[in-house]
Amino acid sequence: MASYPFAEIENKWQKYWAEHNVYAVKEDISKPKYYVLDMFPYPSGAGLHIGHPEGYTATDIIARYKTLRGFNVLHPMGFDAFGLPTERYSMVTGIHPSIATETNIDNFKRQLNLLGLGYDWNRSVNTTEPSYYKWTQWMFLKIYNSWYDENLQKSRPISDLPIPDEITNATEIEAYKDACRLAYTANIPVNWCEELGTVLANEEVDEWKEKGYTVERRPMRQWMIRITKYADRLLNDLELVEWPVSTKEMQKHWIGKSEGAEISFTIDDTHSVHVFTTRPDTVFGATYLVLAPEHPLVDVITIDAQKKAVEEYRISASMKSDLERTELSKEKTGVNTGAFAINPATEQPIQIWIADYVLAHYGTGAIMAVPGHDERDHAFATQFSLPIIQVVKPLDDGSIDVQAQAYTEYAISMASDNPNTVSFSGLPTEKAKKKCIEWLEQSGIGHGRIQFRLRDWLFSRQRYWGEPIPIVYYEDGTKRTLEYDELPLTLPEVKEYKPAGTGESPLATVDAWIKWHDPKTGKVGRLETNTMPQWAGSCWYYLRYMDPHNPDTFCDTNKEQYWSGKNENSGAIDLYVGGAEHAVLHLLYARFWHKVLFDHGLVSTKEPFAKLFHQGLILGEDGRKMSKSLGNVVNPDDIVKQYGADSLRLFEMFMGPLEAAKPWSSKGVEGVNRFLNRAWRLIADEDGKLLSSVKKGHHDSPEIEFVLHSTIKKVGEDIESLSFNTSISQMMILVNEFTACEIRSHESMSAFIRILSPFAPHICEELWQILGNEHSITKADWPEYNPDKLQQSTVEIVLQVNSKIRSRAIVPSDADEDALKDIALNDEVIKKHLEGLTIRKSIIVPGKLVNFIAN
RNA sequence: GCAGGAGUGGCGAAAUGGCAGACGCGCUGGACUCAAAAUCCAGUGGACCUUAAAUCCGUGUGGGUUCGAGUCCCACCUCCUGCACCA
Repeated sequence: MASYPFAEIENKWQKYWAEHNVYAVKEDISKPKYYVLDMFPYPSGAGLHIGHPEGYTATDIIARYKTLRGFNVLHPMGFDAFGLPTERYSMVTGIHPSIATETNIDNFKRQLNLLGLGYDWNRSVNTTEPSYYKWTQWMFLKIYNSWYDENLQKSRPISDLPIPDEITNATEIEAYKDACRLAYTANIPVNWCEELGTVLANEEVDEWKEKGYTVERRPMRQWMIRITKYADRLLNDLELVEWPVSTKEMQKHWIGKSEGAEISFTIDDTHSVHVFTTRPDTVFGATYLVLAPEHPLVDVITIDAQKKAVEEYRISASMKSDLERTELSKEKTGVNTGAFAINPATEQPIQIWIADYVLAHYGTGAIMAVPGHDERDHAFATQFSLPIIQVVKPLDDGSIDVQAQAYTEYAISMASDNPNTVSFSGLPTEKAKKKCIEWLEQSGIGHGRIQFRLRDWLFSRQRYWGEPIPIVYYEDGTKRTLEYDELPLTLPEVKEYKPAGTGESPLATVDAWIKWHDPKTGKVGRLETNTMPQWAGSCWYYLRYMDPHNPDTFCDTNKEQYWSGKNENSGAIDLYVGGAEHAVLHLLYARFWHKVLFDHGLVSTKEPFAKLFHQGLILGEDGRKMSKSLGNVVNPDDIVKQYGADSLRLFEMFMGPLEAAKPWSSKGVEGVNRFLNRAWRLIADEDGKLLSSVKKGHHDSPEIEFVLHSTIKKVGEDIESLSFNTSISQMMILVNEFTACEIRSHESMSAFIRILSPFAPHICEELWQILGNEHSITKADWPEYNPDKLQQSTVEIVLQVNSKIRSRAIVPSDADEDALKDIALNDEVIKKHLEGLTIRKSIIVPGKLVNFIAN
């Protein structure tokens, strides 16, 4: 028996959908909205891999299901097309990145259409289109022209910034504003490779180091975004969204809120070191200080005899990447500066060291070392024979040896008394902390402080293929942002896509860019040569889908409100599906961006993504990650050719839970293909005509009706919970049952095809037509199940003696406890097992079991 | 090390505290066929047993709660994912 003609059918319906614009989306306030979104793909030259259809099919099923249920569904697709791989391709081939991007996008679209995904391509976006990045630039300027009002806890226009009275001259006012802007420039260490004459992205560093190049950390002027101002809101608003616990945890950890104190340690009359600690209660145990090698005080305080050693250490530290710094420092390294500071609690002098286990960018870049109660400090103190003293003892007064091992528990302070300063021996850690902070604040030595692990966002890239930053610098030292009517600032043509060799982007080699004739001022200026990172365009694309062609605004307010659902304390997008690899950065940046827009009244919700789901990885047939070198890569095009898109879609959904990592199975695809063939044969004959055994008005047996209605119920519920694998199992049961029927009712087949259609849209369109329907199945209604049909007259229960199953009985489903007990007591097998025993207790669960406890 | 998640047949997996293994793959047998493929039907956790019935064992390990635990609690082991000197 031949397979159903999937190739012909899929081709036919894909054409039909395109020609009839079946998936066109319009705002329709008469209907409830549902916004389901896939994470923005990067259109790589390699095309779709087998993992793409997984998430895309899942959202497509949801979108089709919600549509049948009467929702107005937005399920768009577009391309995050700026980025390094394309730029590298252009460096090698000389082909303009926009050409390469276009080719790749066309190929992606072709492949996506082959899968039967119901996108309205008219709503597609592409971050590299000037009409799109115009708004990315506009939003960047919104951020640039904002400051964070700590009192109101929100961003406000820079024009509202109160300027302190003492600042009067124009240059100083400008400098003050610049210091408050949410986007600012700073000298930040980047990965600089002298031989390549370029800055490398973190992910490139290892690759080039392997090839023998040296990469060092060198400070360079970079654009930064003050995402740290939003740390608290990014943390707290996680409560508003329904996300996987693991992802929320990862974001919380990334933001990393710690409460503690900043304490000043005096060196001499003019210098002091500020440290951040989460354990101010252990200040009496601080026996030395450690500065990060990059700490600015190092130059000032190092004594002459140590200068050489300190300088050598600093150079070697700068040559290490962050990774090496942590890897190599299983054994702690460091150098004594020879300087001393006074411990403000004990009033005793303590040594000041530098060590690369102290990070320059966290806290104050300096720590008070408490080796008795911190493992890292303990390791360092042991290494360099520094004093270790105990200032915390266990709650139970048990004995511990801090010389051997740091004691890090929260317990009871001890040996923490100085009549001249402060005393808190005997206090539990929390109280000791509080008392210490009170003392620090009263005496002006320090204060309580909340520290975040989150760092400001490094926003500039020294690359060509990214959004230009629309700011111009004049020779007289002034600068201005481009105005609305000057956007977009489009990328100029360049001869070479290679970096300039100075650490600047290729734009620095373009005369028209660095000697830009400003039509507004008549001056000549240098346009910013840095471009934005790839994250920028993906921070707001979901908003553009709501109104993709609007030339006057990034998204019309009414449309934004309709598609966002107007619930301030929720997310705009009902369901967001994508890989867990974006659990931190993309999602954090997009949330931040959204919150800035929210503060400016440009969007109506606090969060972008109400519900988030990560699809699991599809592994090779051998259970390992798919990779070219392992030769276990499965190409979706091949599967579509061999079994059809419907089989591919169905199999990816059937493999297992959507969130789980699952190995591919070529036999498994055959299995679902077989299922589709069986479904086909329930309705159509070899010539694709309606079978005469499918009869209108035929009454299926109650058993068959039970299967049909429980399937309708289960499939609906399972789609809502994204349990596609079990809904497919249930439909397989249905097909198996109907296969055994000689006559099948037309109505049942019609219901079945509609619930299968979100999963396998092509074959269902065809069968829908064979069943005599004129319009596309996408315009049909989801069938309702009839609860009456789910009532069965009898049910099988188990009969137990002492909790062991001894027998079974078919009983009326409405039998009450007494009746069930009677039935059980009269069961021959149960009688035998109860012989000679006394029933102590009977447990009767109607519809399930009867259990006699007897001895 | 820290955080999150997962361990169930030969394999992918399913099970509101109530019949473990639905559904699919694979395998075995049968029907159809000259034959094969495809299709259809039946069987398929393990032990004991010629077979069947019956019985017993069985959800990573060890405890516990419960009439009853894959499911809840405690401890541990293994694997995956992320973070990792963040003071």
